[in-house]
Amino acid sequence: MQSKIKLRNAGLRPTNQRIIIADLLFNGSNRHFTAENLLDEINLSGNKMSIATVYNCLKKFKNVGLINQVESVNDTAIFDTNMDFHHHFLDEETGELTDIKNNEIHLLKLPETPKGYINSGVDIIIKIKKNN
Amino acid sequence: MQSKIKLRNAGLRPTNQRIIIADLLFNGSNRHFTAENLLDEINLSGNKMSIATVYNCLKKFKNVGLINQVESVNDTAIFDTNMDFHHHFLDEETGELTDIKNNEIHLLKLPETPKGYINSGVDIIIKIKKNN
DNA sequence: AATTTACTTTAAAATAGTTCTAAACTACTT
DNA sequence: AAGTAGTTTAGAACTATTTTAAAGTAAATT
Repeated sequence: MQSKIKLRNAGLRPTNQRIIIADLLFNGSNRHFTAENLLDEINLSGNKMSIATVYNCLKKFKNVGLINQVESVNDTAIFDTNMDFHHHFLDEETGELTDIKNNEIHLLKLPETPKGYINSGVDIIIKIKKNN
Repeated sequence: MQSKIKLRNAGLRPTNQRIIIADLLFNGSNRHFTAENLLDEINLSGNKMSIATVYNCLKKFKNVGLINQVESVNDTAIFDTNMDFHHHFLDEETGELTDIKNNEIHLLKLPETPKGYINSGVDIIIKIKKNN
């Protein structure tokens, strides 16, 4: 029941549905997932929920900074519970994402942020392909 | 009529539709665009084409390396005629992309590509937001 | 040049992912 | 306990993209 507190701290009303999702997502290990993936897990866990609720919830979680949405050419939104500064390998064929640990990559020089704007994040995606 | 040669060199049959699109895209200045953007331009130029043809054509152009598709959380595919190694600012609110010149950014250390894979490209996206 | 073959284009239908709607429900406030 | 504001829901709607299958066109073969 730590999820309830987590949600409240984030400024979200801790509804049953949000608690179910938070319990699944914030259980210690990070992951990438789509809305459909998550709904499957919710169902497997013995709970039920409308897909619209899953989308609503993920949007809220994203807005308050509990999860990230990953940049990707994929036609399906991919979310990430890993909020540490980190980057991804993207398998171009399958769409699968893998974390790159932050110490494996080193960005030396960043361009100046355009006038009137603030930098709100950096995503590095290394596209990969099976080599045969 | 350089487009015809360009298409042939790329291994694509130079159909009327592909020539119209190539004439618009490869006129010297680089740009970001969506399939709908491009169709509008085609129409403005006095030509007509099915949106399916635009999509087919962009997919082919992408496969043969004439254009790139940019990674983006946007629900609309964004293409880029700039094939030089370069990166992007992404305005999170409008979805607008701006090029970062390659000498403005410096990636010092790259992670090892996973076993059995080859690296097929690196995309760096710096997300920005209007600061007020 | 005519015929054949393979590839391409097209409009329309289909699909996939996501958002919207509006009624029912629930958490929080008074 | 009652009120209110935010949330959930099923289903409809929407948007971007892909598929379908028939008609058209470029290239290869005769």
